[in-house]
Amino acid sequence: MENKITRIVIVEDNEVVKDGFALLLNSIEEYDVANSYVKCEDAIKNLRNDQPDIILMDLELPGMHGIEGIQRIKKEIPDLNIIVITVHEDSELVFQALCAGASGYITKTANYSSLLEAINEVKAGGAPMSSRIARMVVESFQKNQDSPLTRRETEVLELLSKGKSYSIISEELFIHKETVKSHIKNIYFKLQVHSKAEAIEKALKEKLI
Amino acid sequence: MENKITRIVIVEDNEVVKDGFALLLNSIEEYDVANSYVKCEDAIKNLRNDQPDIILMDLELPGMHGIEGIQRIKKEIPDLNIIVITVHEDSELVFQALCAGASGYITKTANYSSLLEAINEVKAGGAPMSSRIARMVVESFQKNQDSPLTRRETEVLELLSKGKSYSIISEELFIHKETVKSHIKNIYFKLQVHSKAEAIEKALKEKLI
DNA sequence: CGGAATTTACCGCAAAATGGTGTATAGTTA
DNA sequence: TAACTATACACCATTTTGCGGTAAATTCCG
Repeated sequence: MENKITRIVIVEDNEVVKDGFALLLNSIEEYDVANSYVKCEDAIKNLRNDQPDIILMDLELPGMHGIEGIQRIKKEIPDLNIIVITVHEDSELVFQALCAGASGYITKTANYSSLLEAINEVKAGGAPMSSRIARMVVESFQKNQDSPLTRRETEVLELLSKGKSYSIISEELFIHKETVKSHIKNIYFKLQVHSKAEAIEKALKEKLI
Repeated sequence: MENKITRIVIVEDNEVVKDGFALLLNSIEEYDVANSYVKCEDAIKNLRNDQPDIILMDLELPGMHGIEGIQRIKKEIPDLNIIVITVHEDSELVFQALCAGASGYITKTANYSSLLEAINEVKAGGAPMSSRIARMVVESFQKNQDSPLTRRETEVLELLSKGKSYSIISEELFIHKETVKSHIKNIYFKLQVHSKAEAIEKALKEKLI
């Protein structure tokens, strides 16, 4: 399986970068740049023909945005690995790309060797990310350490955010429904809100749940 | 700032591994293993004294579990970076560790050089992860590509999962409240559920939202 | 040990939300 | 063209929600 050549497609609107990548990758025996495009519409059109194993793509492209492109490509060939290579380190964009199906996200500050590393990592079943991206991703998991809510209140709010009613919550926590109401009353007071939706919104924003 | 020595604390119940790490790190000029422990209770007790910049820790420890340990340590010193080094690749555990505040998660199959790399990466503001862990983390973001729900239905369900009422959803989507009800009716039918909570639960489990 | 915080529990009430029935039309896409 | 999608409306019984108040038991921390 080591002698199989990895077919790569590049989607990048900066011609210099695009051709640079292609030249670099083609200079390595085990890689073959099947094709390279400036617009992802074109890349999508030729997917079946190019049969890439990996796609390297920028996000800010003329025409269809890279995020949308990732979605369409993954819909067509779910197992295809897409590595985003872009200058943007905006968290919204990163998460959108990952949600859309990107397998990795590295920033263009990366040098050539880390680009090659990324490709190898994806081939090995990993998910290459530049350090700062990885940190952003990890931090997205971490809850606010000093929440104003108690353990029980957090628990109640979590269930509330899953759409559970007071009755269901009381059943799941083995407490009286009225107790749930008390907790929610206190949650609302602490968060200074007056409804479920406001509470959940605030809790999500402040990473309390 | 390069001449500052990085103080490291190790928490690892396998004495051989613990002392091996300590020996290795101490042999490098810029690192100083302030202390090493078998139980995280002891590590926590001496936090203020040891003043570590980075903690390397195993998760399966005698006494307090590593996850709990991470929580307590982060509560006391939020800026302290904790790198988990363990054999377990169980996704539940990984996410728990990251949620609890770990900055990185590498598996013990890692060789010494990748351990050093991890420490440097954390120092540089990154989040070291072994490839497979990174892949797990990335995949946790990705939605089910072939959802039975339409774009609009997904949108409605997403708002519903944020605790919004039909009225609020209708306002936010600039559609009639009754239209929202129709969408929800269809969502319930497609997911074979009969309530908000069930729909959200199923949608979360199947990564439809 | 003692006070503070947390968790538990109860009542009543009016407004709002929900879920189950229907029906129906314009637009889009396969 | 046919199927799907998004839109919109009506009726109705039941449940949920948010607000007001009160208070005991438990746990935690200094």
